[in-house]
This record gives sequence, structure tokens and C-alpha cells, in this order.
Amino acid sequence: MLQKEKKVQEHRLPDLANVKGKVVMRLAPSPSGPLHIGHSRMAILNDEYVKRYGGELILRLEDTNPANIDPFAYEQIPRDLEWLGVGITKTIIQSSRMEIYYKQALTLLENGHMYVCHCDQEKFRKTRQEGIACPHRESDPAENASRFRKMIDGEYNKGSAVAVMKTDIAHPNPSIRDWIAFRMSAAVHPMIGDKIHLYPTMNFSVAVDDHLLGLTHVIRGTDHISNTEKQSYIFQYNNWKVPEYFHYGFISIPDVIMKTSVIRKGILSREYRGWDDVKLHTIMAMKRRGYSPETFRRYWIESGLRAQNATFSWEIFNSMNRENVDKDAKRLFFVTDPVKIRITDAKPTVSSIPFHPERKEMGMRKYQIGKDPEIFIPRKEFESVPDGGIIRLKDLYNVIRKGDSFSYSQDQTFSSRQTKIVQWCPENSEDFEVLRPDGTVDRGRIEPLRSEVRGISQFERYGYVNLSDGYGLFLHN
RNA sequence: GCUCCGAUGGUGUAGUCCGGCCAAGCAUACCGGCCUUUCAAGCCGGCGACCCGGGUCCGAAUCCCGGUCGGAGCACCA
Repeated sequence: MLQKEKKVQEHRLPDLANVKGKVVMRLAPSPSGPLHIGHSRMAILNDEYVKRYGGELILRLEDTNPANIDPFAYEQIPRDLEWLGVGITKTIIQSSRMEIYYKQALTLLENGHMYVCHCDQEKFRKTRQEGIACPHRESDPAENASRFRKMIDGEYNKGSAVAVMKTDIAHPNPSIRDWIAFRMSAAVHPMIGDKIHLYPTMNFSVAVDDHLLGLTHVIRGTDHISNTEKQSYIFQYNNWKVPEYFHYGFISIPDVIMKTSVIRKGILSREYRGWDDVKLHTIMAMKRRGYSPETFRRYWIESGLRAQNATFSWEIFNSMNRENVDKDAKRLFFVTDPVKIRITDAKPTVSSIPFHPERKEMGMRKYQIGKDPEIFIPRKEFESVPDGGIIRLKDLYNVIRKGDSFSYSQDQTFSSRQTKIVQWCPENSEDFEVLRPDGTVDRGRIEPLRSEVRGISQFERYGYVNLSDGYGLFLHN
């Protein structure tokens, strides 16, 4: 059967400014854990533009803070991106580029654009807040360079020396005044071990790499606006061509833990089974529940990249996903909190219900129903029928309540508006559990032919459920 | 406090750069209808918005000024 093509207005991302031929863009997650739904936005937006204009999409793993790295992320992030349909053309890891950063720093130091500062953290913060230069700011470039080499060699401890980018000590925005470009860390880096203890800060390595990689366009959140200005000093000092920047507004996603460190803690404490726990919104977890990658793409394209902040809408996201999964979702009856009822003196029959009302080629669900059958219906429905009341067992027949049992109704007419239509399961149905993302479990009975259903099913009058794991994972209504 | 940004219905957006085709489009939610069969699907229909005040102009959601409200940044995180 032909599905009527639904008229959906095509949302289109605005054009990028200043495109000359191909574009080079990047994704720059920190490997502190697998990607979650929040990351999927920047990934898809960048991917869309590279696909529109042609060019390169570079995955740059930003691991210059050894204290916040999970080795698993290095392998999982590419998998997450692949599942989302994001086409990476090149992957680089910042921790393997230390020599490059050091070299750039030395040049900046020698040209007097950076200095090594030995003020303690408190003092550094205070003088900068007041817009006062510390004595180290005017030290000799050659001396700065030699101190920096000592930092590389690990001759200073954490906190006793930092390398600072000279900007404008009286800049109206205090955070832009002489910002820290390198600091010492005692931590052992999971990828490069403990041989290196001098690390660039994000603003330094990002600026250097954005240039070296030849980025033409950078789209990132508004939270990076002041970083863009900080980074512009490096471009200026080196006389580098500045990429085109665009900052999009922050989207807050309700009921989602965005902090990877919090998730990791929950995994360690066994609150979550792992990164793909149904209570989580990592790409892994959402994939497992049954969301389709097209949903992510469509949602983020429709959201666009306005400078305005917004709230993520699960209603809209789920509605889009429903459109993606419904055509392949076989229907099944799932009876929660089941009550077994006997139907007396019924007309023996074979129930015959399509797996999908609009796709008859998917076949029928057939069950032999005898003369005095016992079946299951939801307790809620059972309790709402008064003695003598009538209910329609969906796709079967009408029954009338008689005390605690039911009798077959001679009158089989009904109206979907006036008669209660209820899903049911035959006696040989199985126990079944559905895990919900709020951590609760719905227990009930599922019809035997569930064994023929893989992937996502629509449990009629209940919701969409992913059956892949042998038990149910609730997707959405 | 300082720096910067934004403001279209319940929610998400289109339109704003280059003022008229916008008495504002789409989606979702909601409401109603349809359907011998999903009181959470499907189809059809309906309700619902340009933050406020001035200005420019024949004409403003769109341009200018002021106000209000909201947000982001102000780390030896990214």
C-alpha cells in the first residue's frame, strides 16, 4: 500500500558567509566520554555544511587536559559519529601534537607576544582582575623562551609557572586580558603517559590547530564568543588568515545529564549499567532504545543555528522519530498489570490481526480462541468496566462483564466512539518486561508472536518499544 | 559588577541582512471531526504569536533610538 507522502516543509540551514569553493570545518569534542545528544547538534550542523559545499570535516579530539580523559572515548566517538551519518574525512588527536604547540609557543615567546609568569594563582587572578601587569610581563623574550624550555623539561611544578598570552591588560572584558596559554599538570595522560607535563590550554591549541588545519569556517556555541576573541590574538601575532566564525545559541535539553563526569560517576556507582543505559541520553543509549539517526539530523536542521537560546522539545523530537519508525513497526498487544479473565460460551474462532494496519504484506497475527477461553486484559480496563458493561476486545469480539468473568456477547456491533476497545493477550502469552527511561519497569503479558518481531514494535495503546534485547526498551509514545 | 548577545503562538521554527508578495508560513501540542476497531497511531479541520514605547516612511515583524525581560562569558575546563 502506498503511504501518502506527508507534506513536510523542508527546513534549510542558512548559507555560510564567505564561501569560496570548498570548506574545511571541524568537530572538536573532548574525549571525556562518548557523545551525547548535545554533541550531536554540532556534529550534524558541521556535517550538513560540508555536504552542501564539499570539503573536509576534521574530527579533532581535544585532550589537552589529562585530568579529564576517558580512553574509551577515543574509540567510541568515531563510532557515534558514524552512526549519526557524519562523514569525517580526517581525525587528529591533540595530545600527539605537543611538539607543534611548543614550537608555536617558542615563536610567540621570542617575538615578545607571550611570557612566562611565576605569580601564584591567586595573585595572577587578582592583578589581572585589576588590569595591572605583573613584573613578569616585561621580562626579556629570550629569558621567557628559556624558561619555557625548562617548563617543557619539567623543571617547574604545577602552579609555579604558566605561559601567558599577551593581549590587552586593560581590556574591558577581564577574561580576555593576558590569558593562560600553557600550564603544568602532574596528571598522567592516558594516551601519552607521564613524560609530558606541560599542556596548552584549549584556547592556544584550538587557535594553532584551526590555522594549521586550514579551517575556513567554524560554527560553535555562543559560549565560545569570548574564546574567539582570545584566540584572535594568536592569529594577529602570526598574521594568519582568520576563519569565518558563527556562534549559535545554547539549547537546553530537559531531563538530560550533559555532564560526562556525572554519567561516569553513575556508571561507577552502578546506578547505570553503562554508557548505553536507557536512563541516559548518550548516542549509545538512544541508539539502543531505538531512535533513528535521521531523527537527530532532521531535528537539528529544523532547529537551525539562531543566536538565540532555546529549549529542546522532546515532543517534537519524538514525533519526528515516530514518523521514522512507524512504517516498519509491527503491532503487538502488550497487557500491563494483567488480569486473567474467563469468557464463557464464546464462539470459537481464529483471531486474525494485521502486524501493520497499512502494510498487509507484513502478515497477520493469528490465534486460536476456543469456546471458554481465558485471556489477559489490563487491570485498569478490567476495573473500569461495571457489572453488565461491555468491552470490545480489539480485533476479536464483544464481551459482557458478569461478576469476575465475562460472557460472549450476542450483539457484535460496536462503535469506536462509544465502546471501550481493549488490547488483550491469549492464555499462552508470555511474561514480558519493558524498561522505561525513568528507571521504572512495566511488567505484563505479550502475545506469543512477539518472537517474530525484531527491532521496534508499536505496542498498541501503549507506545513504541524496542525488542532487540529480548526484553522491551520503551522508546516513546 | 564588567563584556557580549538575543526577543515571532504552550513549544520549536520560517520571514528580519535587501521595509510592501506577511491581516505572518510550517511542525508539535491542544481542541473538534473521520475511521466495524490504536480513549498515545493515521486522515481532515480549528484555536493560537511579531516584548513595550517613541521615531523614519505612502507603508515596519523587518530600519533607528530608549526601555523592559531573558541568556552567555568573566578558570592554570573544553
